[in-house]
Amino acid sequence: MREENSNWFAKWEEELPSPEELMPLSQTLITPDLALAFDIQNPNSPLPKTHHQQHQQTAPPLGVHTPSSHPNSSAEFDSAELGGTAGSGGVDEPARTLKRPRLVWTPQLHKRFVDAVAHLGIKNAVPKTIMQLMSVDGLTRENVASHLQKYRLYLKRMQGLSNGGSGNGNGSIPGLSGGGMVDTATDQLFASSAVPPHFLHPGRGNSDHYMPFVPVAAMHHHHQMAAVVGHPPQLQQQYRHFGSPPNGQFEVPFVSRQSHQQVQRMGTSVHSSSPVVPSYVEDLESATAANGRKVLTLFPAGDD
DNA sequence: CGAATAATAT
DNA sequence: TATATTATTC
Repeated sequence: MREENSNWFAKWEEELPSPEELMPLSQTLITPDLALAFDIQNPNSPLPKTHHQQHQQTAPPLGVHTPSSHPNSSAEFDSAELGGTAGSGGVDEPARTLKRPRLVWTPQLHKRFVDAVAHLGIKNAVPKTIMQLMSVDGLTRENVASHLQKYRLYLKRMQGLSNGGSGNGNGSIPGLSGGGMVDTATDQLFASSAVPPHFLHPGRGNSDHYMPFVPVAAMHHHHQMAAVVGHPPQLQQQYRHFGSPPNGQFEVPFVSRQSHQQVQRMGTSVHSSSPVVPSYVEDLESATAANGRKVLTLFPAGDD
């Protein structure tokens, strides 16, 4: 549970140093090359143009622990960079058998997700489209599909709750509740981002064309966000704050690479409303309903 | 694509 | 241990 408690968010916000508050979106990034490497079966040196990556040693077959979701610690630099020779013999095992680490859905990432869904509309909000719209590097359709499933469940629950309300909403969900969990655990992520009202009543005379998005194609700065993973086959960490390098050896795994995402045809002739947009601006970070304390910078007027 | 189930992380 | 979150499978 990366949710620790119900105050994870509060802590998170408090922990957020000044600089961090300004870059909520470009905080987690993964090396796309690696992601690509996973898919392709060429563990040798599939990286044609190796970026100045940090020390990336062969990833261990397993044993990858949690990334570093320590909302408490200020500087949690996982020094455990898995020693090259990890004490044991097996040093560099082929990239095969390696799996992508679990994706971490940060509030920002989720916000983007919600925005994308809202933008497309519930009807057209399918994993593929959402993924393409998000333009998040490293994000796969499966990732979105999985999250979408949970998100839909969340919406459904909310619907049922505000609806008749008689009885209970969790009791009808098998395998989900699993015990005592009403709204103080699973919905934390979802709670961080407001859900468009339209989502709750799809069977209404509402058109799905709500767009909180800001397709500023003219924007000169566009930060690309990448999916954050725990420990990639090679090496990757989620550095949240980088204020004081332990040894001046800190490297922000930023990936400003836009990647060449090609648009694929949708299997079904969906609609022709949104011709698709290449990328969007930073997500509009807003205050949290629970806290509602600070309205982060919507637009980094500054620039990159 | 969508839901169920498995695996995994905390 | 139980619970939560994500991945994988059907």
